[in-house]
Amino acid sequence: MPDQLGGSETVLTRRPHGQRPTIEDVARRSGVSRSTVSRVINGEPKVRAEVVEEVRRVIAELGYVPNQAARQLVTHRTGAVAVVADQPDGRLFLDPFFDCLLRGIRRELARHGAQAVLLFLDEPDDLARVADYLGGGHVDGAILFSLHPGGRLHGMTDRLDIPAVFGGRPLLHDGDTVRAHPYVDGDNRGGARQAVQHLVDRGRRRIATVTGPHDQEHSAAERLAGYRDVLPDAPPDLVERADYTRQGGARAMTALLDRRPDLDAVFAASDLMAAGALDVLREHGRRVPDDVAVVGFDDLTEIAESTDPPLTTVHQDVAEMGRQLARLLFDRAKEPTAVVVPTQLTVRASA
Amino acid sequence: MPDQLGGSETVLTRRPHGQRPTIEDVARRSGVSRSTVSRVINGEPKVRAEVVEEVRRVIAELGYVPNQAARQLVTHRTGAVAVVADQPDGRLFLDPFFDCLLRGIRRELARHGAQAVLLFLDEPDDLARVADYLGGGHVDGAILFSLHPGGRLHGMTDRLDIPAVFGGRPLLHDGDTVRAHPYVDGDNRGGARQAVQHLVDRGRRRIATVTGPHDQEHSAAERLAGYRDVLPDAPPDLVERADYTRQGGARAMTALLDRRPDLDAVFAASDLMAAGALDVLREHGRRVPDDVAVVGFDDLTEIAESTDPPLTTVHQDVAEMGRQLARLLFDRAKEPTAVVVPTQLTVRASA
DNA sequence: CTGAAAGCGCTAACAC
DNA sequence: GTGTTAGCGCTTTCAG
Repeated sequence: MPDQLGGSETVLTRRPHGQRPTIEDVARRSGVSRSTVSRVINGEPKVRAEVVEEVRRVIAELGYVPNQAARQLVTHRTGAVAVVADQPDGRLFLDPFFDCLLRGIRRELARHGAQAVLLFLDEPDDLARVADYLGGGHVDGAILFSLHPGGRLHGMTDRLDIPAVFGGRPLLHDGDTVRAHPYVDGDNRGGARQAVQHLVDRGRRRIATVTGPHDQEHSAAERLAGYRDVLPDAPPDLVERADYTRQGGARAMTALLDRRPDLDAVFAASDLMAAGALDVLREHGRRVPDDVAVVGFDDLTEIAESTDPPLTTVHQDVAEMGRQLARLLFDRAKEPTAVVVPTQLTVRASA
Repeated sequence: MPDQLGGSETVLTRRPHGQRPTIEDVARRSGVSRSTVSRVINGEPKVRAEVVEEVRRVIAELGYVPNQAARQLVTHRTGAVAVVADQPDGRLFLDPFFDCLLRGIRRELARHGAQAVLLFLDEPDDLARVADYLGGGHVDGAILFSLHPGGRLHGMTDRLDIPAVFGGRPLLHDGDTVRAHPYVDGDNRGGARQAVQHLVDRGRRRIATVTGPHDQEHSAAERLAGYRDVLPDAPPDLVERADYTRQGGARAMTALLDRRPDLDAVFAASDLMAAGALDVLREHGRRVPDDVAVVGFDDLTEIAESTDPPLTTVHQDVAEMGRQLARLLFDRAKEPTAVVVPTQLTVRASA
């Protein structure tokens, strides 16, 4: 694969060739061999204490830092793991969900002594560059998030032959590889069941649902399935599809109220949509939860706690999902390669 | 620097040693020397067209991907640039500002054929790991953002001896190195002047300001200075300090109204604070802009356009700042090493 | 235009 | 415990 420079010929090089001290310099200066220095660096036990001390001193004195490239070349390890986010529209950064997830990932990776490096897929040509980066051996593995179904990522890692795990169950498309991708996901269906059952338990009878894009996203389809598990006979006019956004939730709620002014509850498949629904209900003078009870999904505290009234919603342990992702990457050996993280209902005032 | 593994001994290795094809394999298979293959890979001109073709074919056939570690070892280049975000509290991901900035950075880096990799400083021990990562030669340079004054980043890069530029003017603290750090920043002072002048031009006389943490953040101090440039005689009770957040803005507005119920305008040093101020003004029954005009700073469209009324605010070309950061990294040779990106006022309904 | 040879800086057997 | 010796896979003079 050719990798010529882009628009500019400017190139960024570090210290002009050979200025940095090498392991050899450290060895000479401390009167030992390279191997011994290497052992000290890598914390191997069988080195005399005084020697260790002296070598450490020299290292500090010289400001020696091991050259990772040289090390990688022989160990085949980098100590870095890529987290790839496919987010052409920049939605991701607005998502506290991702923030939390990432923190979970970083924590777990840190336990393995690995550094998380985040890459973005934004413009079309980013894909090639990221593929080169991943395939080129800059990282030991990758954790991939594809916000889009049939995302560009799923096929890529197979070809690159790099350890990879997916956040959210990858939706396999027609022509896609059949190879199973290891993934971690929340219990979307179970969570939706909990939410809807809660509404039923509260005595609600005409329970509507605002769904995510269930024809495209696995999570959305599962959440709808959970709703149907509890309410197999729900009439179709109580179901309105939206897109996981606040505005979409508002639109859907408007449509539902229009169609079924008698509804007494709504399960929104995301907190953002639930917030949009609350906005509309308020505008229409419906009291929540007295007239209409509302349950969301995700438990994004920043949203769920600041709505009026605060939102009852399905809690996902997002940080735990992040941790599991990192763990799965290191445990690929053992099957099964899918982890479903349980959900639980956080009851606030809206239902 | 010793780098033993963390809690677990699990290690992530790529293909078991030597399974991937090397440049040697490609050379043999296409009946040329390693050098020629290398030339083809690097797009050097002086190779016979047929040879190029054949080598490319073999590369594809074998699924050969150059080993970056080996390449780095000799070229001293990685093709990657780190973007380091110091964000102990997770605020960053909620910040559309950063999203935009990052996009600008990525674009410009892409022009130079470089991949942006994002690193986070979250927990205390992240600092050491990130330092190792940067110093270890995984990247050719670093773009650093420190949300906190006297941040942990400023000293680090000097010691690491790696090309680095800062987003936002680094605030040098007492014991810190005196070495000037190249940086890119918006024209905070000029922008504030524009904002306040606009209020003056609109005939406002008692113009209050909600400032950022000006004892800690350079930008906040500059925005306050801009306010004072225009209103050197403003009484101190028209100035209220907050923390750049919406809640802080609301609190500050409450205090100001309490102290100076006669105020007829307010310049908030961030859109978030302006939004908070608008909330409070509405609660207090003040009409905006009729009774009180409000100007913000940042022009985060998601916020500025969705407030009621939409916010007049100082626009920063954030993507441009990102681009300049990347550019500065490649241009470090030429002084000066500070870039100030101009601002302009976006007039909406609030003032 | 192409090949041969010499490393880049490090780790990992294997001897001592 | 410590040193010696091979490479890891690539680029890059330097010849031809």
